Amino acid sequence: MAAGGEIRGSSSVTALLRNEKLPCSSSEVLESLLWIPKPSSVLHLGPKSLVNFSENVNGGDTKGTLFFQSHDKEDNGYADFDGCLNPPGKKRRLLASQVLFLEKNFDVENKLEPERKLQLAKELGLQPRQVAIWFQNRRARFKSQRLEKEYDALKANYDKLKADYDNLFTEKEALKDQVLLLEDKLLLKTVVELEPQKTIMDAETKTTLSNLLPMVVACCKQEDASSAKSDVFDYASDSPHYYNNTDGNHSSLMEPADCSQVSDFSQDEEDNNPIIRNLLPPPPYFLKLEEDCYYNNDPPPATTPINSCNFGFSVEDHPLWSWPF
DNA sequence: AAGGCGGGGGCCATTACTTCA
DNA sequence: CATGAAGTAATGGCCCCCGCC
Repeated sequence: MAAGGEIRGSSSVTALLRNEKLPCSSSEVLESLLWIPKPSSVLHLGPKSLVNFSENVNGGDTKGTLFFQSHDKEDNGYADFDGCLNPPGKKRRLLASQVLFLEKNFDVENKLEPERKLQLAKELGLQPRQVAIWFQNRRARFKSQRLEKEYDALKANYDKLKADYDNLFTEKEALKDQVLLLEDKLLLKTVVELEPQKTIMDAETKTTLSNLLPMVVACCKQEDASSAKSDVFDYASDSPHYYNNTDGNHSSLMEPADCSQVSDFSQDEEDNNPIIRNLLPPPPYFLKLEEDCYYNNDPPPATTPINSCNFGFSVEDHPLWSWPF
């Protein structure tokens, strides 16, 4: 058999096992490939090797191996068996049947004891050195395949964890948006509650107060967060529009005072809904706001009405806050 | 008993060769 | 027909173990 008649080793075995078309049409090789080792042939068949090649390949023919019967004639292992092999010194590929036999032995035990190596070499008509090299290379391939499988498993695990993280992150962002929306609604309700306590509030005063309210709520929230340290309000630090001063200190106007009727949420709602409960600022701040508004120690400017409540901020500083009613 | 030495085997990186598209 | 890629047999170096002296 010419060199071109040989088929590739392990890849051919893989193709055989997958019932793929083999890259060789040599009748001799195909004949050898027709041999399918019986499961019972594995183990305990040969005196030394774990899988008996002669019995499997030649149906128990004791004359020797199918391809290397004349091996004894030339101990270099590269004898010209009816022209099937390459000349000595040239690297040649193992036949598919030999590779199959070696694979079966490798599946049983991937290490090669000296006696087993000699037995395999004898049955396959190969040099013991060739059998050892084949096992060594096969172990290397096995290791690389194992590493590849482990890498795939780790990557799949990583991808799953990353997907979970992304989902959680998206959910967190959605909850943040929901909290912001609820807070805006709360601001509106708070302002509604404030108005009946004013005796007189002209349009300018309303505008000024509305501009200040975000800062007031933010300060209340900060006060609350400093005591509760709740992660729910982490977004406050990310929402600079709620703060007028950049150093995070809330206004000195924020002093506790009595304001038990700020919210129009029922007490049950506040108690049962953690979001609402956390969103609601401590009640005292708003009345104190009123007090500071109307009883400021500093005399009001001449241009400022005695009942105004601009807190020293100009209207232009808060142009984006719209009075809700 | 301790140490040097040589042989054998495994692992690893690399080379050389073959086969195929 | 030439060529590059892929697969694999084979080589060489290094290390470890073991038996012998």
